[in-house]
Amino acid sequence: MTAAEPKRPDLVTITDVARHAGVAVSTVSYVLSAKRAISTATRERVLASIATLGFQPNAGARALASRRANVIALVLPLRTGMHLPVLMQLMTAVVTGARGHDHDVLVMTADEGPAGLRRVAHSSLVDGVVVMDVELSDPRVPVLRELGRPSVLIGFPADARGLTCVDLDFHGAGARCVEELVALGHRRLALLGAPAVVYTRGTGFAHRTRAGFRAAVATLGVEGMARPCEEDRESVASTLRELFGSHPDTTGLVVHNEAAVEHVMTLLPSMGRRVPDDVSVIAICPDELAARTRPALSSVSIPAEEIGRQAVTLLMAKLAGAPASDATLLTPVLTARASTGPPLSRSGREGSAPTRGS
Amino acid sequence: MTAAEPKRPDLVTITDVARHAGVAVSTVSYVLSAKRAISTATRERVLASIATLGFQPNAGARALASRRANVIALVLPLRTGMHLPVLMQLMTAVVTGARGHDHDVLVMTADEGPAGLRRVAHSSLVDGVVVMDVELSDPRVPVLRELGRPSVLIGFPADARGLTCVDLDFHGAGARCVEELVALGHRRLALLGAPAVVYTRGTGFAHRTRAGFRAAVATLGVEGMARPCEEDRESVASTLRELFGSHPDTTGLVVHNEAAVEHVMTLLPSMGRRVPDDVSVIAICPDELAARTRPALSSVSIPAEEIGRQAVTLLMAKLAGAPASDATLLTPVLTARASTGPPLSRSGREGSAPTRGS
DNA sequence: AACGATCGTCGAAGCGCTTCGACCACCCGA
DNA sequence: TCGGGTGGTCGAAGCGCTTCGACGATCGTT
Repeated sequence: MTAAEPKRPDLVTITDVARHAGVAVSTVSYVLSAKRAISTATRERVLASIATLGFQPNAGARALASRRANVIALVLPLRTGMHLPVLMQLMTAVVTGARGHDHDVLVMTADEGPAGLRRVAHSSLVDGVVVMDVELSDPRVPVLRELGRPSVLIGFPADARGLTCVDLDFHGAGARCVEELVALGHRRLALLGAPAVVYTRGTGFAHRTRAGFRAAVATLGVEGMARPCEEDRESVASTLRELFGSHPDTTGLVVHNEAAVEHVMTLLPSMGRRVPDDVSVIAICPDELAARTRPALSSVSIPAEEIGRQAVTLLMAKLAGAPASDATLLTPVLTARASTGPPLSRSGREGSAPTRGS
Repeated sequence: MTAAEPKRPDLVTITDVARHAGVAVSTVSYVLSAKRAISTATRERVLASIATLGFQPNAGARALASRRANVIALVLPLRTGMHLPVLMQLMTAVVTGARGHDHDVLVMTADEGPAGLRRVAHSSLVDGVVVMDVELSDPRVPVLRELGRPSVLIGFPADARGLTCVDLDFHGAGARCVEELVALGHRRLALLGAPAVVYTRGTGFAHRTRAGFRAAVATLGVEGMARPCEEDRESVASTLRELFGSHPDTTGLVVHNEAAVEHVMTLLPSMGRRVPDDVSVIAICPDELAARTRPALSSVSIPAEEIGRQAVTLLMAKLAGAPASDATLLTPVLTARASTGPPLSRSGREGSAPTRGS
């Protein structure tokens, strides 16, 4: 026991490993990074020492020397207009994805805002940023432009020039639902959307779905109305009453409101509209949700996991110096389940000739 | 333009600041850390230079030199038996709390498990750890013991010796609900709990609530049964049917299942049991949820924010070298709203004399 | 047989910050 | 008036890692 004991009992450094393996510190480093050729014999020996000593490279030192923290920031949504399960899946996918690329994830609440982004970026705490649930006019967007660090947005701001964005093609999703219903023979459709505040706040996905819905309705020459809808059962009920009250001959319903989905499915029968006999319903929501209603819902799934994974992949590419690809829109996939079918030719519960309201 | 331009255009270092302010690097450091006295004049000058140059200390260098990363890890739950809104509030509170102590938060998915904890701890990526939703026999707990870094658990493992844990006193909460109902005059109670899997998995809060419920029922000499309950409307309905089928004279219901809360409130009337006239209901759930049902629910709130804040406070204390306080149980607070009242002396829908079953 | 190319390894110079010891003024009390 | 504080500042030594240049040794070529 003369000298060479580690100062901190359980903090093994690369120097300890080098000494133990009888090589230079740099050699250990190269074994770890594989940036230079190392003979198999030496590599084995070093690896063995690392294992027996339980060496973990010090993150701070590594970041300092390599100018890479191997950490990315994940910025949480400003408010929770987003369906929480989707948010969690997204987050999990981002974290898992990042780990797959040997990165960790630092979370920031949106209320830290632009200043927070600057802080973590300029302090080199993180190498890049993923921003969730971007809104049409998002205060964080300009900051990202001037940040000097790669970033990926989940969602689309109004002006996405020069930014890398990923999202489900909600416009396409809205349209896809309409096409499906029209193909089945429905001629009067309705979109039951997100709570009103989500539209006024300018959350992209709500707007884009509605736009896609309307565009497809116009293109295909059918009737369609869109209504926002709050999330509690009572509001869903009254929205449905209003919908079918003003247009009793509505036979196709698109639901883009996760919280309302189950209510819609349980309320419709109690209003005398069977699914799918009297009204076909398609939801835009996660598959799990769609699969567990009764009857199971035909739906365009929200591939949260896929989006999160993509976001990370894109960010990693940018970190590696790849040119920034701009917009990644995931193709909506519609899964037909038991809630859709051709309209039984009658409207409401009596009469048999199609009646068009107003 | 001779030499002294920063190598990386927008990366300002402490050396730049020192030069700009005409002081030594160490002086700048001491201005920032206040660990030595600095004259007001100098401080002002340095601060001004920092502001004009937009200096942000490099996180890696700081961590390396000070042996403090100023980052804590937040470990997400193993599975999602936890109500997501609560989880999000918790997370937000932890992040906000940490920021308040000048720390950032690194998230880890639970599936990284013990190995992940070792990794971030030994690499000095984080200074301490907060683990969410700890289960009775949690594989992460032994690791925390040997980790050599401060940690705080949200929830209680079976053996909490030597660990710092925070949680709502769920045992007390279960008991509190019983006491309230009994004080109102109810004599046959029921607990509608979490999904069965949550109990079998050994999630502490579910068990503790049930234990508290049973203990209070026994102590107060009333009748009470506890039933697990799945989260979809259909299951809630059948659980309720079973409950009232076997014991029609049940007049007090405790609901400890966030997802079931709204269903219970809409299903009971449709089963011919008005709230609170025929049955009093108390939920153990977040206040927002309780407040927006109709009638508004009397409830023991789940103070997610408070728990998160406490967890951070405790962790910071440990980081500062304070002795580890062990168990922090938050006192359950019951808010009486419109869903509780004295039992109207009749059972079921006919008869008027109090009838006591079995 | 002599000569560039590798290949494999080492030593040393930082990365940007914190912190310790030193040092110089002062100021106060004796 | 002198000595001991003490307040304010500086210089330099790391923290643990990456990376660059150097340097033998080993090869395949002519």
